[in-house]
Amino acid sequence: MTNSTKQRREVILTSAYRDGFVGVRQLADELSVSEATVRRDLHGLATEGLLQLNHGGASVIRGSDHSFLSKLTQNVEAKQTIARLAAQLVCDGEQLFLDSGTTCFAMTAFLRGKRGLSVIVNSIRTAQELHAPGLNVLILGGQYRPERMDTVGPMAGASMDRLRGYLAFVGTDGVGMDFGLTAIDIESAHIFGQAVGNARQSILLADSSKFDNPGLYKIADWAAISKVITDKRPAEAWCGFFAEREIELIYPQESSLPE
Amino acid sequence: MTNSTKQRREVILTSAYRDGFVGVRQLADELSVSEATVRRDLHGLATEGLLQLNHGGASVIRGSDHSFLSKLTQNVEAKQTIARLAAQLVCDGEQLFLDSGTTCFAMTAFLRGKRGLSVIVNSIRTAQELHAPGLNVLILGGQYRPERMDTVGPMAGASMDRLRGYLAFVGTDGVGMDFGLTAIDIESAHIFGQAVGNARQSILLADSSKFDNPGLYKIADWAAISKVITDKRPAEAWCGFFAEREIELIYPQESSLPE
DNA sequence: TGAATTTTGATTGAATATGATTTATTCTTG
DNA sequence: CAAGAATAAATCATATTCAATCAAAATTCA
Repeated sequence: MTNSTKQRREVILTSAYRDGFVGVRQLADELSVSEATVRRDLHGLATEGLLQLNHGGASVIRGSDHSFLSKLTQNVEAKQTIARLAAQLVCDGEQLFLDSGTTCFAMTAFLRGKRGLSVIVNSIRTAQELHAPGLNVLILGGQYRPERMDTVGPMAGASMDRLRGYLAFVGTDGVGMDFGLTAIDIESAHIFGQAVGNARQSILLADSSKFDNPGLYKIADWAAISKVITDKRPAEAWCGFFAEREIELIYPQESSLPE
Repeated sequence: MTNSTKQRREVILTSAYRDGFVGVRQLADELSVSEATVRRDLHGLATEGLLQLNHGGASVIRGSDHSFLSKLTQNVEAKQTIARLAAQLVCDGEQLFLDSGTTCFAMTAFLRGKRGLSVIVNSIRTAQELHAPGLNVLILGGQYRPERMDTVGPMAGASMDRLRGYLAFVGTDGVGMDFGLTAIDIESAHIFGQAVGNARQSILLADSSKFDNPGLYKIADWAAISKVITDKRPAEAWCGFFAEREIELIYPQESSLPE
């Protein structure tokens, strides 16, 4: 009946999305294959990000996304440091844009205390985290990407185009002196580029590992950036580069104690 | 039946959100596992921040998105019935709009199996639940309302105005013969009214308790509605009313066995 | 056809989940 | 407040489930 791997996995996915959960035992029975094979299938589907493995089977990925949470725990200190510095630039009553990356996500904790903010986001996660009294959250519409919990595409772009005069905070997957700031996926690059283009002022958040490691897709040119926040003083070449372009470079003072 | 940890915990969460509190003894009994296992489950859910432990059981955490979840467990059977009938009207490859109510939310389970759907939503919850292969979800941007987990306002309206030719499914807080369909809050009424106005065809989902109990804000006139789905045959007056207006009335056949 | 590659199923030791038992804690009631 | 009851945590033995390995079977490709 279902003799090829592909067909079998198709059946598994269908079951999984219908019921929310599939068991190894039942699948092995239904498909007339060994449990070992089912496990291999589930493992394969899990590494493709289509299912989440559990004891006894696998389930569809819902809300609390694991890839996001795992990224969230990389470079935690650097992100926290940057996020705190970034939040200090925000006054009460301001309008902001936050991108869907984890560095901007880290800012949410520091922003909840502010008054009368309007925050534009394309990340569902960030939106939910920003829930606080006196805080107005605007989600950009568009194509929903469950694995990233954000919205992208032309509809997001059209929404973005109706907004101006905000302060944009964008992270990046890497920056190069010649190529500007970049992202790994083209959808994000496009929407963030637009966000930067329409902003009153754009601030780049980049931890030290991002320098000289450009990604594939360009977000924006350096000309669009007015400030860069990072976790420690970058190499001299970069300091000079920023000075030349009158980009303000912000990093923690040596004297400030790590809390 | 529920043999895996994951499934069991899901059942526990559902119970918890329905009743506000779950007891160790009852759960052990219902799930046919030892109390030790139930305790481990509750402990696990508590460390994930999903429940709060008490003596004798656990309760839902205060201040979470409780309003949505508690509504979700009202009239469950009626909603399931309606949702199933509604999903049967949807063919593969169709474009839909689903409102942010719980009845439309109930449709998600029946829609995940379909192929090539594009679904427009203004509910984050519904969007997340619609995650399935070959399913394209479009979120309307706009003001984010954390307690309802949806987006409303002019930006949502503007996004809505760029979309046509879809099949709209809308719930309601109540309907009256003279006043049409209504909602309790004005924001929802506005966006759903727009959704109905731009739709190729609009289908009203209303359980029997909604008839003759209009809310404050009008969503749309009866003229905009082409089908009404409910859980049982309404009063004769309503049947006549719909017949007169050539609105197709759909409810479960008496002969169909409850599964 | 025959060799190379992939897929599968069985086996094994390791990891995890479960239930019974015991010990500690918290709640109730007088 | 103290005694008793009820509930929770800790411990351990048992049962499942998992990942790794390897040989057999199926598939592919020349």
